Amino acid sequence: MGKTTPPLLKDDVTARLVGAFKDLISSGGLTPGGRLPAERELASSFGVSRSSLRQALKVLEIMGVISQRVGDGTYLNAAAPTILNEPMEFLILLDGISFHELMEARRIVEPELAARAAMRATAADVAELAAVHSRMEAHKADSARFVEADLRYHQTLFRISGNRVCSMMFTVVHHSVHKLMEVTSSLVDPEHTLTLHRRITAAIRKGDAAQARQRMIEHLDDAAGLLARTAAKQEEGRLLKRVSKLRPIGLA
Amino acid sequence: MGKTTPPLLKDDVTARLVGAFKDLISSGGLTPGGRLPAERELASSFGVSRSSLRQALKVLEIMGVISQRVGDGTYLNAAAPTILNEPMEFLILLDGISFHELMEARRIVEPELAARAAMRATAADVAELAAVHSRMEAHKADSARFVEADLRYHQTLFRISGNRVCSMMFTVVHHSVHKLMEVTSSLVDPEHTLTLHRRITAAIRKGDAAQARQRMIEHLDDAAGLLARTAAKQEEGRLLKRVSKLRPIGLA
DNA sequence: ACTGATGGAATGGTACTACCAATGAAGAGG
DNA sequence: CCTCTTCATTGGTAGTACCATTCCATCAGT
Repeated sequence: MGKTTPPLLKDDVTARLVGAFKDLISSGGLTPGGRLPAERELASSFGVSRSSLRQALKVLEIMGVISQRVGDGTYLNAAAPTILNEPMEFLILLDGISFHELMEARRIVEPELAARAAMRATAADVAELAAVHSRMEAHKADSARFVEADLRYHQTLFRISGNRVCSMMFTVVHHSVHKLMEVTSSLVDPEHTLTLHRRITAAIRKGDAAQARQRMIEHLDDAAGLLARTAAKQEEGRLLKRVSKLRPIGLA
Repeated sequence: MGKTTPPLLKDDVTARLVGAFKDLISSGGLTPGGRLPAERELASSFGVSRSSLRQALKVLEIMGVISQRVGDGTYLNAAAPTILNEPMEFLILLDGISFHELMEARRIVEPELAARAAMRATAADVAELAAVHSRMEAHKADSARFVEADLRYHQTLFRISGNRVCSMMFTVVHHSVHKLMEVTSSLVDPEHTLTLHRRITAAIRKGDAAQARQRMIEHLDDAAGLLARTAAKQEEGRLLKRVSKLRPIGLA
């Protein structure tokens, strides 16, 4: 049928409130870091109940747009590097995204980002990458800290590449990858990883985009291969395992 | 100070509930398309008030994870292609992402996706791309429908590329780009756009990855150039303008 | 036996109230 | 000037009430 759902004006109050906040941010009525009026006051300003307003605020808080502190107030966050984390986790769950597919996405994008980084990197940028190398070197024995430093290396490279959209998107991918890795993280070879990173950094220092791209490909293929081998023996099924602190329920 | 915020176990009830639903989906307790218990029932199962539960459900609903219908019930969505839309809009607003930066991200990733599509495309895939060409051809005069068909072309290409992570991420980028474009969309040359699309499709049909990559680059550079020229005369400032249906407020 | 109307039960949507715990700022005391 | 106390403010949670919508079983009419 030609049932082209109308402009869909029938959003509930919560959805309209979220849109209203979007407008306020867009128009400059709300400045990052700025403080929002109290909930009771906001509710009456919007002409809605505090219940409805709180639903909207909760959405924004969990997304990472705002921060609420009891006894203090509600503040608009400056930047929101974690804003895509929660949605990404649900995306992975609902669409059954596999570890392999996440690594494949990295394989598609990160080589190009490495190439761009090679073209744009300043001396200070290279120094920053070297500093991360040192940190990885220092935490070679501590698996958790090493993985954290590894993540930092890629994030730094993202920043140098100059595109915040790709940077943030793939920071989220890394975040998800590492959540899935938790178990297997102890199996990576720090020395080997560090060597590959240093090769990438060397290419960037030289400003050799093609070489940086190629070496990133090698690094990712290497990492994907290792993780695939170790993960193969574990069931591929349930991802993002978590422990709930709430009373478990059955859901008849 | 060494004030390394503890594991941060102090999530409020809403955040824990969101996590609990994540667990339920992860463990298979909730199946996509499945129906959730009534709010009043769920609240008592979790041992929380309906107010708190509703906050969590609203978060999931606005993210696109679930759908709530009055008089009916709450259902878990099968896939969530729009799950990243809202967060992305806030990301653009809070970090001041420019139109240029969004197009640059496309320029980084889409050529590689086109190359992958060329390597993987089946006869049916090519036929689907051709069908989109026809639709674009048919709506050459209708700017809105043409842009919609254009979006469909790229989405189809994403699907063919075989990586859902990149596919969904850049579907969101397209979504944001088109929201910012609304004004300038009437300035694109349908005939020219169609020609460039056909060139890409031809390369994919031949299975020539390098050529597909190159022609996507040409297409995006062309589009970015056009849009940059037309957008230059408009102020770069306020993005994602919207009209609120709520009583406007001032925020002292 | 089939169809259509109707009424009730269940469900999500909104509003309102009450109370708690945490916070921060103003004031009292040293 | 510093420290402790006090208290108003703020977000967090619970609970209740009522509404509009939807679904479904029942019933009447054909």
